[in-house]
Amino acid sequence: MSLAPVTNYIYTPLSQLKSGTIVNVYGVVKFFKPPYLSKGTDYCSVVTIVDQTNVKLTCLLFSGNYEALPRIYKIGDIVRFHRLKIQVYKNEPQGITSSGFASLTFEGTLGAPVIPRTSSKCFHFTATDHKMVEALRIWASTHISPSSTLVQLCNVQPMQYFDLTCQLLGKAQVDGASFLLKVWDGTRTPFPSWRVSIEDQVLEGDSSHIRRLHNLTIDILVYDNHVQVAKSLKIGNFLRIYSLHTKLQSVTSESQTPLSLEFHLHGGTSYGRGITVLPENNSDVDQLKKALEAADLTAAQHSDGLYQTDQEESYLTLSSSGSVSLYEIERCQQLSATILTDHQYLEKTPLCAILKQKAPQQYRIRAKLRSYKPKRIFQSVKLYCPKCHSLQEVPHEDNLDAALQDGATKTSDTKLQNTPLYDSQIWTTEDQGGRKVVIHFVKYNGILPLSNECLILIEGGTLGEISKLSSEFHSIIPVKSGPEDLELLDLSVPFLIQGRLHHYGCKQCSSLKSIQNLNSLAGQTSWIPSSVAEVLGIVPLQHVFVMTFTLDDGTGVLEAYLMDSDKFFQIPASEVLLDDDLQRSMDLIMDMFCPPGTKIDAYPWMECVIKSYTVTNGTEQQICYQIFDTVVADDVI
DNA sequence: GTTTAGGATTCG
Repeated sequence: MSLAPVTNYIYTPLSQLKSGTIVNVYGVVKFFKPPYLSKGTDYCSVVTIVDQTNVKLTCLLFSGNYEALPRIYKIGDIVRFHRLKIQVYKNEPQGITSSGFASLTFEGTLGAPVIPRTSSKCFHFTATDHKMVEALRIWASTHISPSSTLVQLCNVQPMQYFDLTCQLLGKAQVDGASFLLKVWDGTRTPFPSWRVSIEDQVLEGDSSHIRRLHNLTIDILVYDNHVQVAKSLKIGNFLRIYSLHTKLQSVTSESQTPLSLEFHLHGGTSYGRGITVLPENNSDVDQLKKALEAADLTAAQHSDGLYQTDQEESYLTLSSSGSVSLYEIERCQQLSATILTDHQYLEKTPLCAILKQKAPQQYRIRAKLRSYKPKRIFQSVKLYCPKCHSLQEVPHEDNLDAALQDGATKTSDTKLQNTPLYDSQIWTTEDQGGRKVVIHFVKYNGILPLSNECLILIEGGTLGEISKLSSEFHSIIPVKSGPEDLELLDLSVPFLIQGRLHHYGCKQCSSLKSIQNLNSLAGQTSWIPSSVAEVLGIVPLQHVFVMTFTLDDGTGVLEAYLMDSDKFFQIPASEVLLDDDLQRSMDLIMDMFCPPGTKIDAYPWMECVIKSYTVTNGTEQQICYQIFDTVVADDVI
């Protein structure tokens, strides 16, 4: 440091970069590819940084010297780049190494010591730099979400990409395009690792140690460009493997076959895929070493015969009945995008086991939503009769208007007007051939209530007129004059309108009673749809979402249907068609389950309770599944 | 003094 020239370095905020300039910048690492050998002559590392201006900059860093590239180990690390050239790519500023490029890297954790990682023999570092790092740490703590991809082996799930911090125990050439790494992190996977078959002689490493650690080790196959890196690794190295992919090994349907987990480091550098050796003084390595020591001790006890062996290990195995013990997964539970409102006592069952069983049964499952139908929310809203279980479409506005017009052709009977129950008023339209609309205002104890508490019965109104009135009056019931009394219209129109809500009744299950029965409710403070329905002999229909979910947990795929009025999405099906905001919320929830433009591995898990039942279709019997007692978790809405 | 790559998962 003594040789450093007394220069005052200026750091340019990322929002003020100009093309063609060479600048010094500070930033928090938002994305990075660990250095890898490019197709040219240099090593390459792609790093995206962000600073307090909330502007991102993607930098292409090249160097013939691996060590000269920044030593970034995880998202959230803080970097300082000197002599970064700014150019424009795809209309966006882009950083690229220029002559004399140099970097420092710091841990991003608040409170961690501010120690620069660098290969530079001599660098300028002052109290101002110290403050820059601390300010970025504070800013990042509230603006950058901590890396969620660092996962311990006990927490891995099938179909996942994650970053693993581990120690190398063994390595072996498999073939030209793939290479085997045997690693451990001191914790045990919920499913046993697959075992890649190799010739004994080609394994480099302490095979007796590996044998003793047994199911604490996993087999990783690395491919293509990663093979060269893997070959160069030393046994005992502490590694971080980025974007490691898990896959559940295909089940051969044989009972007692343990489901095992495959680990692949696919070829390429997408998403920062790669391997780096972590230095011994890395804080994550400290933690790892402690976990390894503790686990090594326990493993030694196992090998003494104090504990025994494969059969007693609590891995997921399919028993002869097809049911499954999953408490290891339970223990390693990750957060789910849905939660159960009941049945938490149920053990989880993999879909492959459910698909082999008879109905009816109930299961707790954990799966991802591969796809769903219908795609448009409005297509999923139906009317459901809880009594006869029939489903019907929600009448379209045009049909509704026509049905109301039909009801309006009868002339109002004057002797049914102005009764003890209601006061009546006749409106005559001027420009529609003297069409008459009669409104009956229902009284309370002989007195007319305020309009916003008032129920009106309407004869001969159009949908437009009713909609207007519904914003003024508490409730509206469309009626017609009958031989002795006012009567409800046909149940193809709503029996009650409150604001924008239309309440329908079941044609099959209702047996209409006299309008006069409203008298028994006239003392109540408000007109409750279920009470109105009851006194009028109507079985009310529920607005429900009806959807088919294709669920996938990596062991199997199952179609389950969801019928829900307002619990699952916590959005009322009766209002969603009337409210753009609610429709947007629905779309957001579905996009959360199935994020557009991503693959199923990135989808969130859902925990659900489903029941199976048998449907007979002619001579065919089919088992169907329905989701129940499950809701979208509050924190994801 | 040029090129590399230019974030955006999978053959295995």
